[in-house]
Amino acid sequence: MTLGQLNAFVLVARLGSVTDAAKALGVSEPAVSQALAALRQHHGDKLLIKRSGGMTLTAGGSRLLPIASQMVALGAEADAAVRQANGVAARLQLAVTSEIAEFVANPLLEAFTRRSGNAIDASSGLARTAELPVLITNRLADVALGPDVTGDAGDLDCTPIFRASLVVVGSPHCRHQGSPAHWPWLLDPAGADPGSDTGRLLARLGVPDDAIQVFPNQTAAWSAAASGGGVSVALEHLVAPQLRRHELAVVPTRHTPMSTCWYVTTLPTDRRTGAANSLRHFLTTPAAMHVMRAPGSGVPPSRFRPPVYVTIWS
Amino acid sequence: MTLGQLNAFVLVARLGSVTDAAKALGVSEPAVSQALAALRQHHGDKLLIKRSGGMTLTAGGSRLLPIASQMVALGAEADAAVRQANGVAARLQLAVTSEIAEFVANPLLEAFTRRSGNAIDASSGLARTAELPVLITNRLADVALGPDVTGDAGDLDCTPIFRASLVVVGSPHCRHQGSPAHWPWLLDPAGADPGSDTGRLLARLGVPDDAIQVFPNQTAAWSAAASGGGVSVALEHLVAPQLRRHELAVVPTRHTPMSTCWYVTTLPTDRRTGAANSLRHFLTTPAAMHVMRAPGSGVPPSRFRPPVYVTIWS
DNA sequence: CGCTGGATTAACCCTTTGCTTAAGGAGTAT
DNA sequence: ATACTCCTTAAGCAAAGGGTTAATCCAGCG
Repeated sequence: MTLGQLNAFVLVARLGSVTDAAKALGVSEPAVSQALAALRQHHGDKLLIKRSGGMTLTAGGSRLLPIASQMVALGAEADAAVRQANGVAARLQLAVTSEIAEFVANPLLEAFTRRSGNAIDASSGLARTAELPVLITNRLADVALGPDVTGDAGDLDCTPIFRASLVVVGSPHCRHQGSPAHWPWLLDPAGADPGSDTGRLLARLGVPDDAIQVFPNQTAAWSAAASGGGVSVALEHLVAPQLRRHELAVVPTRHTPMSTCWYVTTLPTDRRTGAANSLRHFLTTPAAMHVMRAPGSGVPPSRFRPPVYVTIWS
Repeated sequence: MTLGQLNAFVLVARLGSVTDAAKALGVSEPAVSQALAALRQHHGDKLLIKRSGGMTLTAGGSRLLPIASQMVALGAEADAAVRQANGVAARLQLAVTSEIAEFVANPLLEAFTRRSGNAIDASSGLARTAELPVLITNRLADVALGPDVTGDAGDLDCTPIFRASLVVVGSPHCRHQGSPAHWPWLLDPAGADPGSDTGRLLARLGVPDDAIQVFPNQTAAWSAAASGGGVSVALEHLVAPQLRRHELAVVPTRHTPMSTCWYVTTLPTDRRTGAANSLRHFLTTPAAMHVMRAPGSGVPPSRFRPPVYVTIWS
């Protein structure tokens, strides 16, 4: 399976015709057909079958197409990326968990970029807790911000940087009685991540999966909880505005308030990039503390980065 | 540039040593070194340089690594995807804009999957308005849900399915005076997407970029607006809970309420998959209307799908 | 039936990949 | 300085990629 074969496959699938694909590639028709044959043999699937109205995808082919398409696109991107690398700002990739992504990642990187005099081009990506150490050890991220991951992978530098308090919140107009295990829990994606602080709290309280509803983000989950649909989980300082406006109230439980801590994880000193060092250092400064404590606002459109990289499906 | 070469490069970068990479691949040391040499020549960049403590990445190499890594991972995934394709549920990929992703995509697909008797495995991905027609024509998505895209690309089937009313909202305790162009606008990512309904409204009102702050999602933007930091934009029926609780109030402007419409976009009938047809039909049913009108709640953890596919950076 | 457009197969060629072993440098540690 | 480790280069070889032209198959159609 080579990139050339994948490219031929993608073109045939998109154009619906071997002939057209051959024209587009500037090669003869059999060349394309042969590339297709090689792919078919490799995968043991016809991938594309001839039909009136053009070549149509088999089940296997339709799974392969988005993957192949992305591989081809990345191949082109690789050239451009290396070519542009020189004389351009250093790049830094930060991996964060969903809670951090929602509130602090963007303002934090915004502040960091400004402080570095735009010499570092930082971007963040969202991952589940278990993936953080993998991303770091594989050098797919330079810095990770999230729960403690020592033990998951040796040889990583994982130090605490920020303490916070995890609380359960609910509508101030509702009483929550009985065992917390039976309350309806309205949570952000961290509720589906057993390694997150939220996940650990749920485990301690013995909350079963069918008592949990997952929302796309924390603010939405809080808003649903404010409507009286159930309880939610929040870092106390992040939910402060909602508490102040009495949209939500803290609900005490056997295990909350629970003290938690964010950790910064990187490779050990000798294998770390300079940009990673800078961010690591920045995270200990009062300016960074301030952002984490009161992340506050959004960012200007020019600086806005979607919290995750959206290419195309896998 | 072949996948084998990229794989060798990735392994050397991760393990920090040609020797270890060769061991991991079960080949001789020069084999890896040669693959590396080919890549270096192709890109005109050393990519990895020898240093005490292992091979370290050049600027170009560090750009290439995540791309190469993803390509290698996708290569492995391709095999698995095709192999698993037979006897398994049909897959459908839905592309949506950020507003829809936040509120309706998950409940809608949840309802659709249930109604299809789990015979269709649907997932959604987030894209900007301008990307929707591209995703459809390239068969990277089967169905798109968002603003009207006729004209952007010929030969697509784009029909209206849902009418709604776009309003401006702000804290009920604040007065908003003067020209709307000078108010602070607190928006979700659609505020950075000129093709979205929100983007079009901002253009009509003449709101400059520096009056806009972008939040990671609409609920967060509304929450910030409720704190009195500015105004936000919302579909009236989606912000209804906040209006009912008097956290927010509608702010009239010259161009709002503005009537908008969601469109469903697919390939023309003869090139459409069966699953795409099913979803297209489902979207016109009262059940789907109900979900779009009152998307309401979250989904169970087992069904939760992050709104975008998060692999690794590009 | 026979024609025709389009996909495939066959036969053949050259280039590249990818692997080997052997030898050469370059840096580090003892 | 010497030995050691590790990356690189050189030379050679089998296999696969990727291209061509010519022949073949196959469905739709007059």
